[in-house]
Amino acid sequence: MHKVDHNSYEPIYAQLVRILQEQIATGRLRPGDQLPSESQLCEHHGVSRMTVRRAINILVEQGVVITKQGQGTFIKPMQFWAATFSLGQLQNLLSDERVIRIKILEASINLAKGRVTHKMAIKRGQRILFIRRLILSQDKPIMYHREYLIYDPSRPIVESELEVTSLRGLFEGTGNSFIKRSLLSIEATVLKDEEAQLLKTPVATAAFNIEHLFYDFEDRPVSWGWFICPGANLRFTTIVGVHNREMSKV
Amino acid sequence: MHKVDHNSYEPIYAQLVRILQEQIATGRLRPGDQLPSESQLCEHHGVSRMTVRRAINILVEQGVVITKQGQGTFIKPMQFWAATFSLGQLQNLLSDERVIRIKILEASINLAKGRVTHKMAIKRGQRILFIRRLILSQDKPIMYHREYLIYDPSRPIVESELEVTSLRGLFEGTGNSFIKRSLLSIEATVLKDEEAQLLKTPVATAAFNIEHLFYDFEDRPVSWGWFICPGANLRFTTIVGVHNREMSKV
DNA sequence: ATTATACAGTTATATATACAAGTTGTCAAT
DNA sequence: ATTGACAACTTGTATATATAACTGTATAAT
Repeated sequence: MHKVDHNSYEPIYAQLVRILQEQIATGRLRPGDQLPSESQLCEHHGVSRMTVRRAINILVEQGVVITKQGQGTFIKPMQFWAATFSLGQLQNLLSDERVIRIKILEASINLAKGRVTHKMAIKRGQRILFIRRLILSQDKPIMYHREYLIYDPSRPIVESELEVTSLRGLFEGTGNSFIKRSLLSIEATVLKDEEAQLLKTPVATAAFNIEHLFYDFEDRPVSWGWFICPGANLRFTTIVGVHNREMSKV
Repeated sequence: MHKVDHNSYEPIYAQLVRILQEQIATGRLRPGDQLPSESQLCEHHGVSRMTVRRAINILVEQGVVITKQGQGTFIKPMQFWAATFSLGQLQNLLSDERVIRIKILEASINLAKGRVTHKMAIKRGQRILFIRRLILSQDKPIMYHREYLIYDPSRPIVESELEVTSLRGLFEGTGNSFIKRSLLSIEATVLKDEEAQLLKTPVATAAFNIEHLFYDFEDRPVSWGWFICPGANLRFTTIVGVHNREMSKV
C-alpha cells in the first residue's frame, strides 16, 4: 500500500487524495466499501488527522465518497445521473481558433410584446433592443444568435451592454461584471428555413438551442436570447465515475 | 454587516459562506473586488482563521471566488462557460412518476463487426449481446435505447449485466458496483423513421442522443449504447452565477 | 424479553499555533 | 534609473487539541 512522501513538493493532502483515488480507480476499494477510519489513515501515513480530513473533504466535494457522522466514510457507487456537461466545451470549439468573427445581421429597437414582456418582466410597448448575430469560424457560420436587450437610459448597464454582451466578452472568457447570474437551458431542435439558410446547412438539420436569460445585480432581466448551433458543430462529452488525472486533464 | 451567530445550529463556516454569498448576490461585493483578508474576517466575526478558510474554500469550490497566494481573495465574474447541466434532470423526468415501464424489443447475440469492435476494443467476430429497449412513462414511449453488451462467460459481470444494466438500477439511483466509469456524450439528432415510429412521434422530430460507454474496473468496455429522447420530453436547465439557497434547492 | 445505562469508536466542528511561500511596497546603495 | 535587501501582508500547509454528536455494542436493571 502506498504511503505519502513527506519530502515531496506535492502537498501531503494532495498525495492522499491521489492515493485514495487510485485505490478506488483500481478497484482496490470498491463502491460501497468503507474507507479506513480517519485515525487509521493518520497512523498509517504518519500525518495528522486534519490533513487526512482535508483530503477526504476533497473526495467528498468530488462526489467520490460520502461520509456518515459516527459511522465512517464510504465510496459512492457510480451514479449515472451525477454526470454533468459543461458549456466550456463550446468555448474550446470557438476560442481555440482565433478566427472567430461576429456578424451583426440586425440591431433594431422594437416595442415589447408577447413572450418578451413576460420573460423580461417589462411592460407591453416598452422599447427593447433586438439583435441578430451570426458567429463565424474561419468564415463559416457555426452559430446563430438572437437576443432581446433591455433598452432603458435610466439603467447604466444598457450603454455598455452592446459592447459587453457583444459576445466578445463571453468568448474571451473574461466574464461580465454587470451580469450577476444567468438562467440557461438547452433544447434539441430542428433548423427552420431561415436558420438553415443562414447557417448554410440543409433544412431539417438537428441543432442545439441554447437559451439564456441574463440578470443584473438588481435581479432585473437584461437580456434574453438563443444560440442556435447545428449538431454537427457541437457535442457535449463527459466522464462520470472515477477517472485518473490524465483523463481529467483532457 | 451581518455577523455569525455562535449559538446557532447552523455551523459557523456555513453561516460565513451564506453571508459572503449574500454580499455578492446583493452587489455589496462586486466581481473583481477583493474580499476582506482572512485575518480581517477572523476579527470581524470573532472566529478562528481555519474556520474562515473553510468557508472560503467552499466558495472556491463553487467557483464564486478565486484565491491568489500573496495577494488575496477575489470575486470571480460570472462565467458563461462555467454552466453545467446535469443528467439528473432526466432522472426527475423519469422516476418522479412511478409508472415507468421498460419493454424489451430485442435481445440477440450477434457477431461483432464495424464500429462496435472499435468502441468496445474487441475482435471482429466475437459474440456480443445486442438489446433494444423502449422506455415508457404511463404507457407512452419516451425513450428508445439500443445497447451492445460484452458477452464473455469468463467475465463474471456479464451474467448479472442483463439484470443490472436493465436500467432499473440506473433509474433507481442505486448505482452499479461493476461499472467504474462511464463516458457520456450528448448530441442533437433528428428522429429516423424507425425511431419516430417506435416513439410515436412525427418523423424529423428533434431529439437528444445520449451515448454511453461503460467501463469495468479493469478498464474494459462492457456496454455501448444510446438513448434517443425526443426534445419535447427533455430540456436541460441550469443557473450560472450566484444564486441564493432557495434556488439551489430547486 | 425489554429497557436503561455506560462506554468505545467514529465523524463533525472549532480553535490556537507555527511556519512556508508568494506579492507588494519601501528604502538604501549603486 | 536600476538593483538589492528587507518589511509587511497575503494565502497555503501542517500539527495539536478540545468538544459535540452520532452509532453500535456490551452490560445491568427491570
